[in-house]
Amino acid sequence: MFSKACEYGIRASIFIAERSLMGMKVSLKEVANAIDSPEAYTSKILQKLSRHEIVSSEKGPNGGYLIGPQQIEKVMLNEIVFAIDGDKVYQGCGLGLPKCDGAKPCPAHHQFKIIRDELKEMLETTTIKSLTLGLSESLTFLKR
Amino acid sequence: MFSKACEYGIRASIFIAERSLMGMKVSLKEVANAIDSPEAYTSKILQKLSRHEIVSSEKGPNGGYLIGPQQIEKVMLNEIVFAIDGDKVYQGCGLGLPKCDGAKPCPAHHQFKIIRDELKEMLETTTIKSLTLGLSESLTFLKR
DNA sequence: CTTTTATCGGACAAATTTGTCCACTTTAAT
DNA sequence: ATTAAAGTGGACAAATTTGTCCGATAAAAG
Repeated sequence: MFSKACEYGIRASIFIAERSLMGMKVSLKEVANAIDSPEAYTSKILQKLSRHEIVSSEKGPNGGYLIGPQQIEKVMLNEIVFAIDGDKVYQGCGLGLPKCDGAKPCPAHHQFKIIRDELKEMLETTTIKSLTLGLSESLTFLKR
Repeated sequence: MFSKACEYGIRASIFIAERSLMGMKVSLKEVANAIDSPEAYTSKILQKLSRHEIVSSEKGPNGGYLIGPQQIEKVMLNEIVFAIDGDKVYQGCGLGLPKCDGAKPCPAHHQFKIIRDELKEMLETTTIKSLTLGLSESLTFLKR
């Protein structure tokens, strides 16, 4: 569904969000360990999220990543997906046609549109913050 | 959503099905041209579909690909997806965890499950044959 | 039975994605 | 000021996916 980079990005964001809600910053190492991802690769992904102003980063000793109080209320899943995978999730044709829309659809356009619209709706209405709730109660997990 | 190979596979199957309904066989070249895909790569994909008995192939002069009369009524989208991409579409975790289920879910498990279940339902109930209808009426297209 | 036309399948090549390494910059603490 | 601890970013490497080539195989037609 998403690229691996995007999956890491979402997991990382959820972890950072959870800690940020507790008033904590987290280091790259902590993130990579928490979500079980390669450290250097995760670094690249966090840089992207940082440039898109989804997470904030601080250099130097006691530096690390965080999501600010205003941001944490606003950041939706779709922003992370867009920052890393771009808009292909939304506009891409289910059968891979370079262009495909209601005016000149692929044979499965209608069927896929229903699914895609729901995916879009879900990504646009799900906050990162909401996904941290189960985490802190140990009802959900970021690695396994 | 699917691999490119899988997209080619679905497009090819729909094209072959349409022609088969008209009592025709089609050559590799015709398939590749109809769905605008690389010929040799398409060949690999058709071989997979052939081994999975989704399409039939005939060698020699006047050979080509077809979907038999019984098969054409039965073949569902999900069989093609499974033949090429395996079951990762169904069982894969939305956040990329190696394992993720109701007992130990990722933070977005519930949200993704809804989408995934619908995708699964759609793939399992959509016949290739049904997708050829719009094609023959030029309401839908396999390349663009 | 030979030739021609088609798919089959293995080896190879290119492109993309994923992952690693390391020198650089920033910043806090001493 | 110096040092140490962090993220930054560019170059490189590995793995996977996508795509190509070509000889082998099968079958129909002359």
